[in-house]
Amino acid sequence: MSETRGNLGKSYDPRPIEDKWYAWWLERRLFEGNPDAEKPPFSIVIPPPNVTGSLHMGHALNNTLQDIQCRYKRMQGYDVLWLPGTDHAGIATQNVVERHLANQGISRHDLGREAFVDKVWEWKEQYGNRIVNQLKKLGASCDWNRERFTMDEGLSKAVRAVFVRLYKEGLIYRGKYIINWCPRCQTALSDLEVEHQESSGNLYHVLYRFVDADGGVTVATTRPETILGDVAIAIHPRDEKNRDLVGRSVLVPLVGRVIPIIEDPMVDPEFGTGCVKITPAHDPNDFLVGQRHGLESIQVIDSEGKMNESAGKYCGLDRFEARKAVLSDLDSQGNLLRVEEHLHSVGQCYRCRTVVEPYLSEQWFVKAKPLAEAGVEAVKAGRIRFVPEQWTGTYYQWMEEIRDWCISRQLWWGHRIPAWSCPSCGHITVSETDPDRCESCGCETILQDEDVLDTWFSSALWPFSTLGWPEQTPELSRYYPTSLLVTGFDIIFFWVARMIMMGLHFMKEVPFRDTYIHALVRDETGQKMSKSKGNVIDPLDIIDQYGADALRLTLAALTVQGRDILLSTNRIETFRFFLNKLWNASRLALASLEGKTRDRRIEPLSLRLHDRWILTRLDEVILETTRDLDGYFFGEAAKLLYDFVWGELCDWYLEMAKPALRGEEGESRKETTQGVLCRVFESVLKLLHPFIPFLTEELWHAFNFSDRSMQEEEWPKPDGEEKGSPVCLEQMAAFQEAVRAIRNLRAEARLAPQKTAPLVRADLKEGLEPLFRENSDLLKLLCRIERFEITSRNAPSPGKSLSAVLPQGSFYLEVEGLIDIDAEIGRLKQEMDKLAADLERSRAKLANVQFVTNAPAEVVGKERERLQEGEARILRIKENIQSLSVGE
RNA sequence: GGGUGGUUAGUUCAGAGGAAGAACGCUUCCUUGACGCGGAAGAGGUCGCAGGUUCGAGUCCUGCACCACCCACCA
Repeated sequence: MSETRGNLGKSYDPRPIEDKWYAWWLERRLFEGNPDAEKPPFSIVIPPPNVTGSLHMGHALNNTLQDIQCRYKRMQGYDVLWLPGTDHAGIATQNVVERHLANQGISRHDLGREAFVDKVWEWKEQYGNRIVNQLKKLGASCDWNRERFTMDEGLSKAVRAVFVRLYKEGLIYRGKYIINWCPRCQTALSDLEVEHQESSGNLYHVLYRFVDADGGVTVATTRPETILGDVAIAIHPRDEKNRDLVGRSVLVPLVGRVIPIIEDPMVDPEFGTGCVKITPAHDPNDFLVGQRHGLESIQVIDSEGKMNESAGKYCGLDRFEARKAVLSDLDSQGNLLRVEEHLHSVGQCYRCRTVVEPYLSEQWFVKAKPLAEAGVEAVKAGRIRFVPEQWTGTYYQWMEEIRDWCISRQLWWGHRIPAWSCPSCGHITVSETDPDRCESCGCETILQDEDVLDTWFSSALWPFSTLGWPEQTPELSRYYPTSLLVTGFDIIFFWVARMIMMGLHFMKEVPFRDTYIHALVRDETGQKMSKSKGNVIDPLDIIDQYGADALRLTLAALTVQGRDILLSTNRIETFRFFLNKLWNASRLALASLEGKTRDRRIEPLSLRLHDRWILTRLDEVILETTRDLDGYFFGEAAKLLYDFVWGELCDWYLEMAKPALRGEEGESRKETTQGVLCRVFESVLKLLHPFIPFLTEELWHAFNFSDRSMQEEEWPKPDGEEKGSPVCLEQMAAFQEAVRAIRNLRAEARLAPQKTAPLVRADLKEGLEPLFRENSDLLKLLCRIERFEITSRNAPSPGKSLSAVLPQGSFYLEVEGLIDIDAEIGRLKQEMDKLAADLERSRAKLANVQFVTNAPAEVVGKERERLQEGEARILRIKENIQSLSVGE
């Protein structure tokens, strides 16, 4: 891998290097967990992407953050296992394959169950690896040898074991209830899989005539087609105005069925007319009312969303067609009294957006309450921590109001429910292995339940099923509980909460310690990215165009806890430019190191201010980056490194080191500077490696710091040497301020940047002389001036110099030719006025007894110093103005 | 109805008790031998509104407004 050594192109091009290094990392088996290692374990299970999936920005962010943590921990000496895999994604995958087949004019029913499932497997073998390869492009350091799939043999065994145990414990049951039904997908959905959307509809006021008298009651409904299934009218027990209706009977319009008027507390007497029609078969509330009152359930809509035989003349009509027909019939019979506009939320299938139908059917459920209680306990006890913390509340809220989880799906693709019913005695046999007879009566013609389990059922077991459970494997005991889960807030309920419940129940231990909930990636205007809006930024396009590192660094840098990410190519470019900056800084360093990059010694005696400064800053940056990564402050860490490299290392240190590196300061200075350069670059590359692994690895080998991968290197530590900090930080700041002020004067004098100014004289504050004397060569270099003189009480030469009055002293820039004295006086006066205003505030503050007595001595002292310094500065500016005026 | 987050420079966002910061954009200047994917210097903000706590408030407290999002069996 030495062919790149010392031979870097003029600008950074990610294309030739990324695949090369990824292959090398795999070859060196750097991503493999080792249960036998002496090192402490660190483990993450990947949120398994759907096999149908293609890498989108959410994945890119999610996996970048996981990869950063994994790479960081590896360098810190952990045995890291990042376990990858994919999810079979029941509905999604079945839909995709069905569409695939539909293009060839085949339906799944043409094929039959077995053949169809075979087709899905075929499809999975062919396309299911796409997202895995895309993760590799991103640089994900997963242990690919341990890749799992939710329908693997092992995981299927785990699913069965869990199902059977929960059934035996009474935590899984079967029953006929109203569930959410998608008429297009032809399956039940859990409550979570229904997305509610506000939409404007109508509230229809319909008259139900009394059986025995004129008149009737008016009922408001949004779904007139369900009138056909009405079995009662209900009012609230304490509804005085409708009180006397109770016990009377009315006729259901259009069908003429006689139904009673009953009382039930579910009715809100304030809403509509206070009278509610009860349709137990088509409304979850009405279903409960029906149960309480022993009412019949009349189903009028079938599984495809069409009206059935019970709907009489409307039979065969689609539910929305039927609504129109019913309305027009009601209207012509004089039963439609009023139509009101009404805003309400309509449930849609999260996969296909079809309006969900409340549907009465036999399904399997998990009794959630007892599991949820343990889940709440674990978080309250601090055994699991949400980061950012705010999500804890969201989690509690849902867990405390949790309802039973409908886990059966009328699909073919998924884990088939391990329950067999007996046609002779009706008993249900639930078993981990396929039984050959009814466990109750011994009948041998038992039939397996047709349904499969909700995809999320197997995902809920992911942290332990992937590690080998129910077998007691070394992996399971070493890596469970996992260290960290990184995921999006949108699946806290779907996945995180359920993993916690299942983990606690089956492992008696939480599935992970820290749960980092990351942001949603939106477009630059804050819109959610979606194909239909056409605002999607495809991570693969970005990787092609800018490289994986640029994408990773951008996502990490924009990751601030508690806020969404607004992504644009513009932002990616910014970070891409940074990579180029790092690349070029490395080229400079490399050219200056003369190939000697290992075992560099730094001679403390020949360190200059800027050397001590950059080494001190480096130590600070090392500590802060470590702290940030430990606390999952990705954005802070990335920005810190960005600023350090660009704003301190490149803009100041490298410029100041150039003369020494060229040998202009003698041999020992050259060697020492080279040593400093090595230390700084070595550390910076390490600190950046988790964020931008490809580029740093390339540079690492170009520098020839070692033959190993950066993943095998140690995370940097402060070197602990006394470098004169924090004095050197203060001195450097004073020096930088002077340089900026002089450069500012140059700009003021309209001196072209490349032009050398003849002379700067400085009248320095006491004690600062040595600093400026020792660094005058660098000051001259950075300010492009010919001579730098330190003199005392040095008034400006009238008409020939511009002055900058700083706390550390006055600096006079002499210019060729005369300056515009009026303009210069004006500028100085303006500066003085601003200073005077500030001083006024300081004086007022210090005159305030409350402030002086109550504020910490340190703050008061600082204020006094500020005032003193300011007063001195004003005096000097005044002198300058005066001498300019005299000269006039 | 319940809950969460946000409101700081033109834009996107940091900052969480001691004199307002960054990036992008904007203005002026510069092909200096790492980098024009660069360098230097600038302009730009009563930190959503109203109260309060404090010697001192983007920063803490209480209201309010507006913008997002989540949850809920809103006929």
